[in-house]
Amino acid sequence: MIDIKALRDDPDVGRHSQRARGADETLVDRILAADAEQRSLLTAFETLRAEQKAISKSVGKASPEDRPAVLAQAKALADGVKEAEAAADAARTELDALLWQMPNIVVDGVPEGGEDDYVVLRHEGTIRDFDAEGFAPRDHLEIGEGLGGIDMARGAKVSGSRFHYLVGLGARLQLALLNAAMDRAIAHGFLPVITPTLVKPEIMAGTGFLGAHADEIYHLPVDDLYLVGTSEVALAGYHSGEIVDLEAGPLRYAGWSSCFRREAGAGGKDNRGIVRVHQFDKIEMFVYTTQEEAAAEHERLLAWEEEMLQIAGLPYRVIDTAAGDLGSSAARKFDCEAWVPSQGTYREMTSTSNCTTFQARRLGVRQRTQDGSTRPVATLNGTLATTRWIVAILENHQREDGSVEVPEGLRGYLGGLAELRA
RNA sequence: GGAGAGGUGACAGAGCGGCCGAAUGUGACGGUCUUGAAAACCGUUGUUGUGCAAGCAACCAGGGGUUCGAAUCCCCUCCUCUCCGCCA
Repeated sequence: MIDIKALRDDPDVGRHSQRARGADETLVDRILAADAEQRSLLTAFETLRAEQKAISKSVGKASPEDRPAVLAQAKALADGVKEAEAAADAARTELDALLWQMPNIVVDGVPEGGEDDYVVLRHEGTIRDFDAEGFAPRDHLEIGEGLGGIDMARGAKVSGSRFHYLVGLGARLQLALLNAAMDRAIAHGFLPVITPTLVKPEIMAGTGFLGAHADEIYHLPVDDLYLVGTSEVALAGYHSGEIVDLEAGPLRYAGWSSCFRREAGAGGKDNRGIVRVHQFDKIEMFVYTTQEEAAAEHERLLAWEEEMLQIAGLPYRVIDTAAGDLGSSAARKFDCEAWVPSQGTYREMTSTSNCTTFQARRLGVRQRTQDGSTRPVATLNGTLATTRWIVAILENHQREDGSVEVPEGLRGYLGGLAELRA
């Protein structure tokens, strides 16, 4: 939810943001019109209501002979009050509907445009030259199957396409990766949390996932619950409706959960292997901080993501995502993309978003300020490790004979194992 | 799943259909006292919307209803606790 007061004061900021996203600019003006309508109807109702309350109060004090007259007067007002209230409620509902459609205001400096208009901030690490080494890199599935670590066929048999089993070394590699990520998070002051993976509609809506990409989300109609696509959802909901204390610094949580995505729009993309699956596991950083600190915290989250990529020994690049490719709740987003040799391209491994006050407004997360008043906090999230990393790790560290060298930073999490070999 | 009890402000805990946004206690904050602290005493202490402001309005789990008027009466839903059953 954007700040309606700020929009009233300076609608152009909203219009600019919409334009940068390639979204509908007229939404801003429709919101302002609905806002003006709502406030005028609310004032009308409140005035009538105050009058009614005054008269109602006098009923009890009226003398027996006056009472019938006062009662009649009060009765006459009741219908009008109800009508005015209904009108004000309807206007509020309409305004809310429009407000909930409005995505977050993008931060100044975010590149304009769509998916392909990202800006590459830098490259890190060295890409292996397989030609020079004298062999063609296998793709992650071939390596994984060779190790007995990934089983797509049985995943499909049991659950359908885009489901997989991680077995033996595959399972151990994922656990190693996630444990390493959690340990780093703890070292940086995050509180580890294992979250629910089913959440209520208002929580899912509050995080901004039920907008344009609602068809990505699994819904269980019998119980009206949603399967989370990331523990960000459960961690954003954790303090919903609360006034949190940020006096001692930001609240940093590291969530561990399975994540579920319908991949409805994926078409025939990434059909092979575990690059894009319906269910995977992830360690996610989630931070509640002040509006002033949000941008600096965003940089820190990015740095911690990069630390993990270095532990996994992956060459990667960092991109500043274009406005049109931001989720509805993000004001800015950095992705780290690791090199995937078999594809000859970079693929997203981490994504960190600064949601400013957008989610906090929707979920009612506020802080107490020095002067005793309250105001929305800022929320941020970022990936520390996911199942997909296995793709990059297997491919970048493969050897000609099909074995895989374990990056040094992960060996301790694999019982000291230096290589994966069938 | 069955039976019962209950959900009120940061917490504990009152609350006859109108004088209840809500007693009282604790906590927190400010002050008096004190060399300092404790104790004692005095005062302050919910959120939101709207309005230039005074103010007005809303909120007592959530949603409907009755009434001139609902924290208080009725209905539905959710959650918590106790007991029983069932199943990991």
